[in-house]
Amino acid sequence: MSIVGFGYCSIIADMLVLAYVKNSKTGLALEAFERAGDYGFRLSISSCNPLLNALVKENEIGKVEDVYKEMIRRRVAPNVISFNTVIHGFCKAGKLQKAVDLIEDMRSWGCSPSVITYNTVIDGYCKMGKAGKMYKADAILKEMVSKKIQPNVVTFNILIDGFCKDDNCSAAMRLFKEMKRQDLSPNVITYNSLINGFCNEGKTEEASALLDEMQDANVKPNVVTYNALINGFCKIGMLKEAREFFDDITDHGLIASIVTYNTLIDGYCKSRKMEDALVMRDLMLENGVSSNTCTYNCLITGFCKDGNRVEASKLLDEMEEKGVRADIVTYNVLIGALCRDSESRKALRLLDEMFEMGLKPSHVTYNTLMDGFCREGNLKAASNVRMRMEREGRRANVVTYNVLIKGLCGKGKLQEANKLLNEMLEKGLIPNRVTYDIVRDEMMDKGFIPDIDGHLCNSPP
DNA sequence: ATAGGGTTAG
Repeated sequence: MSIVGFGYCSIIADMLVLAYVKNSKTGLALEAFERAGDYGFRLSISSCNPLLNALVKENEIGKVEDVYKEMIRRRVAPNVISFNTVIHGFCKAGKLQKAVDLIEDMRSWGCSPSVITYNTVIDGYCKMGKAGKMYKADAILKEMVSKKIQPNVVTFNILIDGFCKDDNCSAAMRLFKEMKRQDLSPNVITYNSLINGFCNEGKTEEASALLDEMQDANVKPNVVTYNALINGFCKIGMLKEAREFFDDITDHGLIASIVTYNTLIDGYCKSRKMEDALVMRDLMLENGVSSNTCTYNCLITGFCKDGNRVEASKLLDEMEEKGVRADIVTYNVLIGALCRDSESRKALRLLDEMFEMGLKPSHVTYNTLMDGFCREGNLKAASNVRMRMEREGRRANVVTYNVLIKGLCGKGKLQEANKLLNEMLEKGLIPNRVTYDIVRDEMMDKGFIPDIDGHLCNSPP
């Protein structure tokens, strides 16, 4: 075959990879990418980048790395978009250091990090959810400014959302003012992050004020804006106001989403208004929106809290009938309900069922079970659950220790409880409000002075 | 062809 022939074949291979990506057949696209290499066809960047992007969207970080390495091996030079996409993949997988290292690598390929590169990494830190994450995000921001790359609206949106999720709306508001000072116009995403942040702090007045402000600024609220407000008002028990926002959605020519319905259904469930919750679910079905796992989880939780395990299990059957898969949350709710009814043995069987269903139990699962056994005074079973959790690669977290310490206190084993308290501190786990309450109510009240750092005896930070 | 917002469990 002539060189020209190879050229044509390469173009066709490109088209094939692109076509598969466009039709969401990423597995086939990856196969076409590999085959093209076997035949010696050189794919172009215009098909490799969409493939990388599709793999990132499907959280296939291992395959993203494979494709990236293979591109270099086949001398398909990555460009700034390839790097940004791979960096996004690392961030989504929580591999922040690898993401930062790639920023350095891209320079040796003649690519300069762009505002998108930095925004991606800043967002990665914001979403890591660890203490001091905003400090790291801020460090990247400073680095980008020092490299003469100006933050844009997206940069501010990422940071504002990060601070809001860190329960620091005042820091978010300072950034909001700063972006306006820099003549960057807040958009609907900026307002949505702030409204959601205030709603999660229970500050619905501030959230409503922002809704007014955005309308004055001619930024149109969308369904996400209303969902955040509905959630905020539901959480403080103002169901009537939440329902009014639901009506506003249609009044403004918008369409309520599955999240809108789920949020309101959950609000009714949490306010012990199961009949309203069911009316809302009927309305949702009437409007052509079908229930998903989250809908069922909210309703099942509601019925369980109401002590109505019969209705809860009817819904579980309905899920199976309709082909809506139970997830980790469904199981955790059911396990919690059984444990509350002192049926921890039955709950333990659900743990086995989770593995059969291919679900990986979370910390919540194990902690809930341990709490159930502790409350039944069965510390041996609780400790077995802990061993099983650690065998599955989950390390004890603050809630695990709280549950076990409370269990030991309940049996009057203050000395052993104290040992666990020390163990958690040694492991660098930071006691929370619940830990302090246990120490105060269970240990100090019984005249036991915890043999630990003095700061624990004082009031919580 | 690359970056940002809304719902459920301890």
